[in-house]
Amino acid sequence: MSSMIGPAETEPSASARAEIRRAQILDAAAACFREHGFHGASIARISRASGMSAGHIYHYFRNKEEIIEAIVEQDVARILDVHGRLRATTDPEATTMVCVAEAVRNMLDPDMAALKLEILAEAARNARIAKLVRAADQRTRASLIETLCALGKARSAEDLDDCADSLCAMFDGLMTRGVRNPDLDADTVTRRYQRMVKSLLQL
Amino acid sequence: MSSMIGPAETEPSASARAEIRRAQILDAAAACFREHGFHGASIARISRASGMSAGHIYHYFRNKEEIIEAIVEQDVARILDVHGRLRATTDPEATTMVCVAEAVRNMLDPDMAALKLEILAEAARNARIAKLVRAADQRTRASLIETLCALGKARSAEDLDDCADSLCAMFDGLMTRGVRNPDLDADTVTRRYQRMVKSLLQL
DNA sequence: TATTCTAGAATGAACGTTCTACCCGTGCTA
DNA sequence: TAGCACGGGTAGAACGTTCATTCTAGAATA
Repeated sequence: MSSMIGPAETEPSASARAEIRRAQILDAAAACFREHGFHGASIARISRASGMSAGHIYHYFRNKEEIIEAIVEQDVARILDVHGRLRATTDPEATTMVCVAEAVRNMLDPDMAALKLEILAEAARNARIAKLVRAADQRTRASLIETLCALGKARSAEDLDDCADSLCAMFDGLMTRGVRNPDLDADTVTRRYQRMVKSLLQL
Repeated sequence: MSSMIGPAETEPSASARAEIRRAQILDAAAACFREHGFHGASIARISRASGMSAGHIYHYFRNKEEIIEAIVEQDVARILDVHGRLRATTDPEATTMVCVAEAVRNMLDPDMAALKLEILAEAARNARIAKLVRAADQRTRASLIETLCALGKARSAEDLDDCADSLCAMFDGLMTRGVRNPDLDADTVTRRYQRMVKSLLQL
């Protein structure tokens, strides 16, 4: 990775510095996107929120679109990480129930929902974002099916497809339900989803 | 309603004219919103698409936000209309299956999905839009539960809630699945959803 | 001293909105 | 019936603001 010859301290600190700056921008940008949407969030606003000048942001990102892509990528990475942890368990049923509860909480979180919906809406009209989202879906879906195989009883490929699609739809749908009805009781929903997942997985 | 005294011909034609103009703007705006999002669609673009001047749009809508609200309202009215038709059937099972097929096709339509996602994303950050969306959800959900009562076997209120929420989530989730995976086969999905709805309704 | 980091002004385009003026059908006046 | 004043529908220029992006130059660091 490191292409420069140099003292063991300066180079990493310099790149670490850059990494921190980048993260600063992405955090601020995510907050602005949540609040105003991709197009409503101006570079000026992001610069104010990140505590650096507008011009400086262009040292780390070529343009606004690149910031959007980085935010989407971040979100994708987070999902894949959760799937990885789920697959590494030794107690399938218990871990699954914990994961379901966590996922429900996540999907009902207004901030999370706002950002995810913004990403999906952008994907529906921006080919570059759509490509990222679709690549992510393929990976998460493959990972989910693998997880289903590991956790549940043996079943046909078609059955697994059904199961995976149903799960995906139910959790994505939960996100929109949270927006449509903020009075939804998280505990009731969690129990309902745990019941449903148990039945789908034949646990 | 009509406060003016006048020949029976001039007044209605004037208001009809205005209605046509309004519809022209709303159609153009919906297309622009789909393509560019609420904030990406400028008044200039909407005026070009609707074939009238930018300034003239302000004779029919106070500002851009009011256009957005009208579009949301239109979409809401369309949903309530579908529900109404479903409730008026005399052959529950057959009509339900037809409606499911239609709903699946609708949710997988990229244009429809783009607009609905845009609305949901805006609702997640704009209190006025959220209010419209939530009022619509309450009405559609009440109508859905009433429909479930009419169609299926007798069941508890809690059970009906579960059922309605599951249905809503599955169909909203289908919309996002269409965005995430455009290769989804509509017929396979339709069959899966018909199976699922049958089982949920205990038909 | 040389290089990298950083702020902030500058740029030109695009934004939402308002303003001005014209067109044209209608009804009043003579 | 001829001429005229009126008013709504309409286009387009104009306004001030904000946008994304680039440029310039100073500050910090090595």
